[in-house]
Amino acid sequence: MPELPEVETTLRGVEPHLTGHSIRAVIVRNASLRWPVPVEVSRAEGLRVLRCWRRAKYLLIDLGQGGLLIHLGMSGSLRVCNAEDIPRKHDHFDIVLDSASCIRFNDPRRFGVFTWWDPPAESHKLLENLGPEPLSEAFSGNHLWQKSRGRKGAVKNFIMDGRIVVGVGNIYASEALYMSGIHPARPAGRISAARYDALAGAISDVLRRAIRRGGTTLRDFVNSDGNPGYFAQELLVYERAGLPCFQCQAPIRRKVIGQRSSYYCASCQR
DNA sequence: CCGGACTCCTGGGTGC
DNA sequence: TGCACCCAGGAGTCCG
Repeated sequence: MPELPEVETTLRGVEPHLTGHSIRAVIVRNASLRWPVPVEVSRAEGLRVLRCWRRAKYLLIDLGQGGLLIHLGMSGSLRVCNAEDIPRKHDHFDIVLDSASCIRFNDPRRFGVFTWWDPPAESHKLLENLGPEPLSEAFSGNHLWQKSRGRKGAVKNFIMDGRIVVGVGNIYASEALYMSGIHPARPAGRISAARYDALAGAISDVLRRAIRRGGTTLRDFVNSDGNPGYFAQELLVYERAGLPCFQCQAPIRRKVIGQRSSYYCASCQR
């Protein structure tokens, strides 16, 4: 569910409640997430949060001697609540702070991740092979062009590969390809450097705009206050199959590429 | 190395 | 109201 803008929105919501506070307790109600939640997460108890940040779609909490790692999976969300609030269905774990506020993780599909990392964080198995952040200097059209030479797979799968660039999920991949006029099924190795410049620009542009709107809520994404994001209103192709293209009026098409629904305009995207 | 299929899980929507 | 079926925003792993 959550892509980079939704994870960033979540980070901005929970960060002020965490940084500078000590963790009073970690309560795991259901350890059966994507991987079993390890007992090491209780090492967080009694430690002070030095900082929180995001790498790809992972949220990281620095406790000085390592820390906690959270991934929202497809249906996860974090909410700020009071420690004594009654847990709802699918509320799998709590991080209770000395302020008595509580960061509570809800995840119906249980594809989320909650684990401990030992320093340095970037050497963690889940983080070590990740590509550049799409909103950083390290990301560019040239980077995409270099990495794509010789690749025959669809460009949509290519930009969704976290080893190439992180944080681009199914929604924003479709949006960025539409914005740059590139057909999602085009082989990645058969796109010019100039077109990759346009694509890289579209990726960072759509992600920045989505962050400004608090992310995209299609079905159930909520931020740490329990509110939805508002970028869905600005989507140009995603879930618009059969509706007219905003540029040429041709019907937007839906096609499965790499087992995922892709939306595009067959006349604007080549 | 690359690309594609499969996998984990629950719930919402649809059509009969 | 019930039920079968399809679909879903992620991403690691396995296999050819």
